[in-house]
Amino acid sequence: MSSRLHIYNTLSKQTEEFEPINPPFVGMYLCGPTVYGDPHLGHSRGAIMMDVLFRYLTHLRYKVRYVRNITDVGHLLNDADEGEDKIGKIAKANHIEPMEVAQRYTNAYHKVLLQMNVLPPSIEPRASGHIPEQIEMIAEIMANDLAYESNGSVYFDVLKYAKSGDYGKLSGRKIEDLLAGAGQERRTLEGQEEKKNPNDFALWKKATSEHIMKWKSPWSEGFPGWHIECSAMSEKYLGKMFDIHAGGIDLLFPHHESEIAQSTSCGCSTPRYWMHNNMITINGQKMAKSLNNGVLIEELFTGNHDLLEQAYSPMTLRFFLLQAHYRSTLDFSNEALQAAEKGYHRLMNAAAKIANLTTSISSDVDFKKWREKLFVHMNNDIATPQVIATLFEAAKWINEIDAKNMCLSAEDKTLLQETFTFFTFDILGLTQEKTTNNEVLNGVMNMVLDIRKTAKENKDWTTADKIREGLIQAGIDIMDGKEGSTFKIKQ
RNA sequence: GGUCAGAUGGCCGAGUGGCUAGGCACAGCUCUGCAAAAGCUGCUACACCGGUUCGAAUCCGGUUCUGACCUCCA
Repeated sequence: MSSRLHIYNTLSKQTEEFEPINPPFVGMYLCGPTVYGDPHLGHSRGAIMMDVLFRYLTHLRYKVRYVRNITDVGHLLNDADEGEDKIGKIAKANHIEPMEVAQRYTNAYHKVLLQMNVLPPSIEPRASGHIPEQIEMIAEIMANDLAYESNGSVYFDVLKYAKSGDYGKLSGRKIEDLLAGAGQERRTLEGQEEKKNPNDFALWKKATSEHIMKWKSPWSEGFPGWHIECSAMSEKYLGKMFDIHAGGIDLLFPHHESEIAQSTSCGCSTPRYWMHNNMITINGQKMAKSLNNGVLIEELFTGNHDLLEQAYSPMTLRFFLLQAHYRSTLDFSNEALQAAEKGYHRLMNAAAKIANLTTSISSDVDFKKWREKLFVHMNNDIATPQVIATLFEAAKWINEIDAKNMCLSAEDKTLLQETFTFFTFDILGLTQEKTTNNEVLNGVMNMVLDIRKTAKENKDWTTADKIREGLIQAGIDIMDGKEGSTFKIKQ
């Protein structure tokens, strides 16, 4: 299975070979965030998973169009707060425009993704900018008699669709089970009387008087339902049939199931491959805004959170996420993050050493085989943990070669350098975090280290240690080596 | 209640029936004025009970526990 890319398809529940519909073009869509709050750790996972895939597909010479949306039309808070949306609520509370709320959190999202070296998508459409497209799609679904209007709102007729279509094919849900479950545990929801069936979902909601985010439509002044934006925007930019649709596993139902229902009800095909990233857990429980156990990405970077023992850098987070496979849950803890931080530095140290390695006539290691292994792991459903493990194998060799315990041929050195760089930086998207590049600081440090050098030469350990201690307090580590001392700003 | 995933060494996490992933921690060593950093070496685990097999962490059945979805969520 190794020579070509395989990905796990939630639709078939199998790992399948990836074959684009129209090679060399590949269309992929990721359900982005609803921008009503600062991005938390969970948001980083899907973005990074797709970023690695985006990078890899691009390097495989595909012409990739990557669409990642921003949902800035607030979803309903819950059905009890009928007619009010999250973004609108925040806007009202702060006496600002809803778009100010959306913009603020969109900026925050972009900022942290940039820090984590996530490439921008090809297109980043906003739901609020595609209201006409959504209205058009709703009208088409109604024309196909799979949606109905009720009191100014439009609902998708799930029962009717289920008869002819294949509702539940993604999430494995059966309509009978849903109906059975509806009677027991389901909360009594307001507005249910407008629906023919409790499983029907809104395509368009009529706004109440206090609702501030609303648009005109043939049915009422209101706002689009939660699922329709993705159907409308993916069709607009990727066409009626595209390759990859991704998102968090918690969106599998009802969001993605509903998307399929809507799209196939107006002439679109179900996307070929569905990829779902698993959740980040905290003490074994899913991290979610609604559960109030979330850690913001910004908080992780600053260390400003009760659960955090220290700050963790953006690259530490990226590395931490890539060390687990995207389909596994990943448990958050200080211990795990500290392990990731050290592991990341070990990898970076090895990367920095390659260029200065001395070469011999032959090599002690089969680097071609090693290189093949990396591709095998990437092709195996983006197995980033194994890619990292394989890079660590090379890290050990690099250290051994550096210590003159192993040999490396000139030819293999080139191969090693290119391959290591390619996977570490180009594919996994890690970067060497700059510790210092400040001329003023360098000047000061050179002087301080020179004073300490003199002290050391005079065996004035008190002064030497005092300087070292003082610098540690200031956040700078001193490393004494054979060729003098160097310094490093602590992350 | 229904549906679906998991349970791996001190911790995090791979694992595609035979060839002990990897990282961190820990211990020893190298280096060092002492440290730190870095490097090397060591550390053979797979929830439980049955079964299939020459051989099972991996396949099958059962048990226990945990989680996700069924409601906004990445």
